Amino acid sequence: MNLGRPREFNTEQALEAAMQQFWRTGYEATSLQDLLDVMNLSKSSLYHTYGSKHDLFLRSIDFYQKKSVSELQQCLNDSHTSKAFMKTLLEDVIAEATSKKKKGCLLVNTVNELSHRDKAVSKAALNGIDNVAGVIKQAIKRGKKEGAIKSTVSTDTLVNYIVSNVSGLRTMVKSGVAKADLIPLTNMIIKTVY
Amino acid sequence: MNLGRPREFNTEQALEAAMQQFWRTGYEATSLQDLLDVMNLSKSSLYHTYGSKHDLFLRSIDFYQKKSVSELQQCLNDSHTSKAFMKTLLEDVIAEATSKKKKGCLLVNTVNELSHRDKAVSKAALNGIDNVAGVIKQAIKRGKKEGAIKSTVSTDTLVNYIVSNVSGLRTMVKSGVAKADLIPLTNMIIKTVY
DNA sequence: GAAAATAAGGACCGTTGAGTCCACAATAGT
DNA sequence: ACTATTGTGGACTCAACGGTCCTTATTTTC
Repeated sequence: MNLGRPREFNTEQALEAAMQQFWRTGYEATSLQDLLDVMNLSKSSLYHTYGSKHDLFLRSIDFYQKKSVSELQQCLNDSHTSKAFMKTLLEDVIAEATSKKKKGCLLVNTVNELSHRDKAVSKAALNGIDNVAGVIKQAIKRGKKEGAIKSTVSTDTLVNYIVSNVSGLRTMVKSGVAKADLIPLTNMIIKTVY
Repeated sequence: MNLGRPREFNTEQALEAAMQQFWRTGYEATSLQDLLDVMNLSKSSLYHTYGSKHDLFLRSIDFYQKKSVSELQQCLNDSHTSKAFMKTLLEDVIAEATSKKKKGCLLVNTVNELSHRDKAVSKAALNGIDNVAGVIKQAIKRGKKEGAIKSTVSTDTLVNYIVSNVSGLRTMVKSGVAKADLIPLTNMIIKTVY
């Protein structure tokens, strides 16, 4: 096998670069030229390898989702307690406040930009959010098992509470709220669950 | 004064129509043609009256902001207690879950779409969010005065908590989470403050 | 080394975007 | 009635967009 001229680029690497660009500037605002620049390949190679801008976006979402879920799962596995994991999670979210580029979460950004008019894309993003929520659910369950969560609120509601608050925090960060103002907020969120 | 040919349209009415369109489909995804259709005027009239698409967007944000703040203020004034106001606020947010068009909040949408590359726009949106937060702050202060808020958390943090949760809820709604799943969430949020 | 197969470069295409401009229409003041 | 002033309609411009396609380059198989 492996006939013909070999590729001059790494497909995974180029996909990651595309994902980063979409993450930074969204779908519509990212031009094909932007993608070619960061991926470092020619138009024909892009179309030959990935099909279209739309297809490439779908693959970028999947790439991001897989990476996020696996990192989150790793973090949960490495955490000594459910509470410690949740603290890390929230801290990571607001850490972005001090960075110059506030990209937020690609999945949430995508829902916000395209949910109303692109079914395939929103399905992919929603699927990603579900997978992320799956890890949060594990963390909540573990917290209940550890006896750290005294709240009588159902696991699913607590999961929604965390997901909602993470989204909210991300928006606050994007709005430019200072990290110093967000820290008491994360403390409060933790306290309402644990 | 009032020389020359009179306008054939109402500037406020047309502005509101433009705002509704931007609210529905965002800035980039709204074409000039879309605007002309809903505003019911010709291209030259639009440019003559409002300057450009960008200017029109800025004015739409301001229109939305003023309207939202005044409605919210009215709602607070009409509420018997701080808690009742907050309940209404959260209920209104998740009411959208049953509607077909999930528009979210124009200010939050705008921050998400353009904060990274349009300073004038993001400044206008941020200003609007600040004004909304101002009403929330009144409500929190009133809650403390009424003795309804036992939490020792600072007023500003509580305001951020509400703003963050409203943003988060809006994202959940846009993601398609069912209203039935959001109701226990709003109950929990209320309980953590009052 | 010829043929088959695949990759890359870049000219090209049709569409659509925002924005301009000019001719014409309708009003107010004199 | 005439003129100055403002509004409107629509043809037009120009740039950018995503996407196609043809030529050329590079590899493997036989």
